[in-house]
Amino acid sequence: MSETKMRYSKQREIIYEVLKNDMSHPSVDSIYMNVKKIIPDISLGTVYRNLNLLANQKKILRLDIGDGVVHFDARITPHYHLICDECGEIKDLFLDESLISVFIDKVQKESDEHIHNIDIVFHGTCQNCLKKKS
Amino acid sequence: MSETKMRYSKQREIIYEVLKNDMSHPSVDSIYMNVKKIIPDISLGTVYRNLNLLANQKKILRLDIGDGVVHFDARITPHYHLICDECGEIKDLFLDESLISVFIDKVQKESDEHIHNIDIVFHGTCQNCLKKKS
DNA sequence: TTACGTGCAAAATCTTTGCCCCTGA
DNA sequence: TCAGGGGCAAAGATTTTGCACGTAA
Repeated sequence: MSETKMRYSKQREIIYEVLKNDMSHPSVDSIYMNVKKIIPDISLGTVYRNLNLLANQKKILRLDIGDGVVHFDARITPHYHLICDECGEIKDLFLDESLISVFIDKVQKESDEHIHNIDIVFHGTCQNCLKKKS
Repeated sequence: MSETKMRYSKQREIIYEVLKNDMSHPSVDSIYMNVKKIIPDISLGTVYRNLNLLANQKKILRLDIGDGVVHFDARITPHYHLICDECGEIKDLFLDESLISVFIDKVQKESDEHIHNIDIVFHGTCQNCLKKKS
């Protein structure tokens, strides 16, 4: 994680652009396949390297939803995620931040540890799947 | 995940016992090493198979804290986890369930999806590390 | 007896990395 | 020029699985 100066690279730019235009919280492999459409001979290692780089710079988010694969998200404004247990999609949940901070404060009162941060993954049924069922 | 009848096995019993006596939310490898002290020739595959079996039966919990390794927990009463960012330990957080359900209800009101469940991982500093710092 | 369980090792995934060539500044 | 970046493939790390043998019921 040393602070080396970063130079421009076409690959990194395209990877970032592809991710910004992808609302599906894609896995590395999915990003790789989409970038390949633009730079056919890009390598998977380059995709991993740049995604990790961008994530370490906080330009993108690394998501761990517990499916054994890392997902990435170019939206860095505070938000949360809901996994639809029917279709598997990852939906964004933009919650009022006060809702979260009030919750953390309450938890803090019940805990001897010092809470800095919280990772939340909601599970449920998305709108689409709710419609299908009715 | 077919419903086959499960027969007794010494290995499964020991694995479960070892996990019940381990409060550290161990990884599979750590469980494997501890079980090996009792059954020296047990195989890693057997440990994986039985932990997955027990988790599917809800006798133990599978924890995904985002470190690339699965952890297991034999405590199945509702509780949450805090990762100490200083020492890396996983601490239990026994929270009043109403605290959680009130939070989920509030989130539900802001969401179009139907929320069934919530996975929370808190990050912070544990008591031990707080003491060391002061 | 007869499925289920195990040990072993190979395979399957997913991710990182070394090396040598390429390229931005 | 020259250090960072990329392609390629090998290596790592973690988890699953096929198979032949062992064992509970």
